[in-house]
Amino acid sequence: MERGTLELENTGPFDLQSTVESGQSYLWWRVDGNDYQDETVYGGESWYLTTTREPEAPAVIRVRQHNGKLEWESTVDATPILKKRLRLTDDLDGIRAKTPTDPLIETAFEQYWGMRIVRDPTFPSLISFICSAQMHVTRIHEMQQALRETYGTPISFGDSTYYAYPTPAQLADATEPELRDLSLGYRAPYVKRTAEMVADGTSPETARDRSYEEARDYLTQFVGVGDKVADCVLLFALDFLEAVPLDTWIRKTIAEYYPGCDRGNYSETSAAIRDRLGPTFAGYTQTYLFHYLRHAGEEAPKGPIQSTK
DNA sequence: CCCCAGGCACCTC
DNA sequence: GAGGTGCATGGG
Repeated sequence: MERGTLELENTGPFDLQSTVESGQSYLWWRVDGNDYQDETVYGGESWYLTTTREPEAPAVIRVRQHNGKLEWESTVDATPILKKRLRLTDDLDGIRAKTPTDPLIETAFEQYWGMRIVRDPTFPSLISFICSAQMHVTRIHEMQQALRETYGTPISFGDSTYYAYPTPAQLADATEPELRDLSLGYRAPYVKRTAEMVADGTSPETARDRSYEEARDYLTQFVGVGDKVADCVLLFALDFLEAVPLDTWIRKTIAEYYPGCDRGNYSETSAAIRDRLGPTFAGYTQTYLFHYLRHAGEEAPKGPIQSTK
């Protein structure tokens, strides 16, 4: 067992809770087992666990944010892993300075300032977003836990055993009926076939070598991956901070607040909203808007938003 | 009983 | 390429 602290003085604003609970990642979970979206503990001093295969062996990390720093316990030195996975080297102030402003964007940034994009490992990100199609957030989480506990490599940590996210080979060995038994429903064959493709050498990672739109097309070759899931993997794993996943919520957001960006089909609407939210960091802006609007309820403004810059 | 959940594959045309 | 359908599962 190793322990350490990661000072946040020089990283700029950071909010662990909103970062890992804003629907970007299904690969973190809360130690106390409280419901992922339980408002009553929102802002509390909760702990989180994740397993990872970086930098080499599977590892467990427990971390919380306390007194302006991250306090962690792990089977390995967690500091470099946390810096990477939580994008602590992103210049958040610089990103915001380059983002077009309007009243809605300003409110979203202010409300959750410090939230960062996650940088999840690529294969787990791919599989978890395949599972996310037409599914409630809490159940997507449960599916990932089930996959981990059924197929992942066990890691002992403290008094407990945890499980790393399954590798492509481990998941490719799963059978479709087994996956259906884990409540994956019609996503079961998608997960298996994509795991087989990756295990056989088709690398989602090489999307990095392409331009954004070509990378998105490249990822849709995986079974169960359309434009939306591809955008999630690009944004939350592969460092394409311009990606804006057009899910039902963002589509509603566009129709309500940025109707001029609604071009009827995915690729043109995507281009328009990326331009509107700031071509380089549209994914950051999208994540703030998404998180804010999902929690705003009746507080949310109505009608089209005028640009103030 | 209905409807829906951060869509996608597959089939038409 | 655009437009419709079926799809598993659990919760409201």
